[in-house]
Amino acid sequence: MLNQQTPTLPRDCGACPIRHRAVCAQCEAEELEQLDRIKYYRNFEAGQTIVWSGDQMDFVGSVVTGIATLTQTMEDGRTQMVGLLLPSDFVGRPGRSVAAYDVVATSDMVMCCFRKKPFEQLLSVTPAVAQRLLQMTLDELDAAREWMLVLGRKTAREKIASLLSIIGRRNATLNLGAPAGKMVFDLPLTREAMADYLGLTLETVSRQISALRRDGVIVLEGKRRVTVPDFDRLLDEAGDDSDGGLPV
Amino acid sequence: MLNQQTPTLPRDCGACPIRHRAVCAQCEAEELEQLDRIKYYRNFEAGQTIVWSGDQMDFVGSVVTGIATLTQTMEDGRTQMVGLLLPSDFVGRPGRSVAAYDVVATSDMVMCCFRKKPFEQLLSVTPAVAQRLLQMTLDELDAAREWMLVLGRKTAREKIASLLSIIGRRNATLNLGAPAGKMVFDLPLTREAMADYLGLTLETVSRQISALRRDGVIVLEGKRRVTVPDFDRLLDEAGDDSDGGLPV
DNA sequence: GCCCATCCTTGACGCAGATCAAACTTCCGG
DNA sequence: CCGGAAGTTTGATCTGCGTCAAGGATGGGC
Repeated sequence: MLNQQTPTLPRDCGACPIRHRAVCAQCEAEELEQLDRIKYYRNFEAGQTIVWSGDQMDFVGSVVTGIATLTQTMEDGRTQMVGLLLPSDFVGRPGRSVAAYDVVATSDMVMCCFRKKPFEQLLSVTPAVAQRLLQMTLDELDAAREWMLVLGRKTAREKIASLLSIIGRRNATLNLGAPAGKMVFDLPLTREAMADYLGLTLETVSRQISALRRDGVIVLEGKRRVTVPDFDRLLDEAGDDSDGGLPV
Repeated sequence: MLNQQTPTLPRDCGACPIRHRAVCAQCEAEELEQLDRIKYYRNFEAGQTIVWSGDQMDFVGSVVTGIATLTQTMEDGRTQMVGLLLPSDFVGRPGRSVAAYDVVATSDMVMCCFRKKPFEQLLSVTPAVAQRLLQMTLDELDAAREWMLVLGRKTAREKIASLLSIIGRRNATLNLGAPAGKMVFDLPLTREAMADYLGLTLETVSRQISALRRDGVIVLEGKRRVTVPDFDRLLDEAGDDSDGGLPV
């Protein structure tokens, strides 16, 4: 991950890669300016913990580039990932001063942070931001509920297939259009992180990935690069309706 | 469940039992009046399905009395409960016309419904409603994430203890003050519904409840009435921090 | 080049919880 | 009062995944 670039921060919202998907998506010029006034960028390195559960948290923000995870840990060390944060996803909760989860950077990251107090102030007077935040929160709630089905009722193989199809689908919508036919992407997570997401052990994750490879559902190139020859086949393995995902 | 009462509907918001906890909690008189104009009450019987996943849904609303469940079902019949709706909880999603989950009345229920279109209209011009809805959605998201830890990482015994402690805590905050010491409540769910919530089979639920009873963690009176002699002990069995729940 | 850390894979074995099966309790309708 | 349905309990057995253990790949630092 030796990244030479001194990340040139997009000081200008107009050029921001997440301008039209983040919490600021629906803002007009003047609202954007208000946000601009309370924003600042922060970089995080892969592996770095951004916030510890229980810590004071004086900012909220958006993932600009990179990937982070939201995890809960029990006293005896068992951990469960409860969210995967991708570019444009929102971090933190207005109205709460203490973090409820650990937030960890999985890759090098750039975050666009807002000081919490002014952001909350802005929320109460700027409907565009509040409405967008509501939309995004409802989407996250749907994702969490979809994940409850995965955790509660799916087999290990179905869990892996579900994770792959979610990552694949998101990649597809980001790059091209509809997910279909062949598809290639990189796994942004280690086997252990996948296990934490899926409520499995890393050994089981490894075994099931091997099994899916043996059965031709996926093709691996190294440990991380995945090719899905037939996306419908993968959805089938995930136990999902082949029409895929939630109705909108 | 032979309920004689013809439920006298609280036409008046001022006398509504959920006035200060539902989506209307932060409304002033005039906003309340706007809501009042688009609201209507509906009754449901225990066991009745309120909405089918995939159905058109032309209303949103609040649970006034009674209990409902939100469930997802896979093609082969495996089902997972993804939400438990108690009085004041919100049903439906603004901006979506098709239901994503089955909503089933677990007891006799009264719902305060709003026609969807006018409600969405109102959302965009009434910050008090939009803000309250955001708060409630964030709370639900936290609950869903707490439940992901339960589903993904807890043992059957811990799952049962977690469910009991959640129901107990909610009962306590509804009736008295802080949950502590002795506590009595009724289980609002069948063993099967508990199994669907916990990602278990109903046999395992039954066995673990018996085990908790044998070990003195709970006392049963009939199948449904539960006494918890020592709430901290129950929290301990649930694997939760004894200070209990999310920081606020 | 070699070493070491991190990540991953694979095997052997055991157990928590699923599955299959049967019987009990409660309660409502006739 | 009896019969049957719905819900619950308990037992016997099976199995998917966890646990423990060993070894293989990869890549960065020296």
